[in-house]
Amino acid sequence: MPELPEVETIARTLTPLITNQVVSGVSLLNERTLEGPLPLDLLTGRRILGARRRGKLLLIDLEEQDGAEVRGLAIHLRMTGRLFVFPAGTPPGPHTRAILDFMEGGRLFFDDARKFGRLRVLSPESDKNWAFWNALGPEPLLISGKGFARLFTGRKAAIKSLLLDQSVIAGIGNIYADESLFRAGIAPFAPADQLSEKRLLRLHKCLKEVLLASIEACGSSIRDYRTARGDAGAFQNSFQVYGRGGQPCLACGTTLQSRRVAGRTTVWCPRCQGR
DNA sequence: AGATCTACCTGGTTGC
DNA sequence: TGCAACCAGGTAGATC
Repeated sequence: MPELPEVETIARTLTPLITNQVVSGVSLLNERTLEGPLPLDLLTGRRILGARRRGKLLLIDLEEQDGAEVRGLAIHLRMTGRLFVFPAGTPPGPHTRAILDFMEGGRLFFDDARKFGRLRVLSPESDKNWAFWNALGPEPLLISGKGFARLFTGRKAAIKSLLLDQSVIAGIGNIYADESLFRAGIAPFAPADQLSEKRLLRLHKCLKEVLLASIEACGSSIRDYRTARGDAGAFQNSFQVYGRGGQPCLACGTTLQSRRVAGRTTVWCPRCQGR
């Protein structure tokens, strides 16, 4: 499941493969993969500057062009989306949903087995109506500790459901929510407004540490995620709680508990994450 | 405000 | 071995 570290890794590995490429054509193999009001072929003829990340969104920036409103392409990989660059003439695979062809001959493939992923052509005008984009919360690696703590004042919801809420803070999914809460010693169902500033500062520190360590390891590969070079990440080997329900806590040996919090499978240590 | 449920999807795993 | 049931999970939308 591509979350912040996985999308960051894809942006970094994709950028050298697409920078300065000029789009010569587009193919949309699954209609529902494209969202928003603008058609994909508005990208044709445009030069790519690079790829970057905002939250879990991968953004492909285009060189400015006189008279052209379109400034880029946003890609949300959701659960099973993948991006690869293949040589000219490579045929689509069974899960290929869209292709950008380049003048120099390469093809950027968007593959997505589950069809949850979305592409959206960006322009300043149409972006005004993109609710998800406009509501997106701050970046956890850029916000200050105090700013992070303030996000939760007056919020009675479980801390985990707020970490997952992209309008509160951007880029965190089920893996890094559970892993950061474990490292901070905070129970996932703790009401956010009952956590002291000190504990929220610690959560922010642990969250940044786990995100940076995962980026360092090129992300976590559960099954589908790959970098734009096709490599698996390695951070799944460093999970303390995710996917380990019923197994002993690596810190204290207590059996890790598993239950649904905020609609997601949640694993925590009842001893290390006491309150 | 917040919790919970359903829909969207399909490949992989589990259980009988 | 075959097949049905279940599970993974980000987001939108509905309901209480």
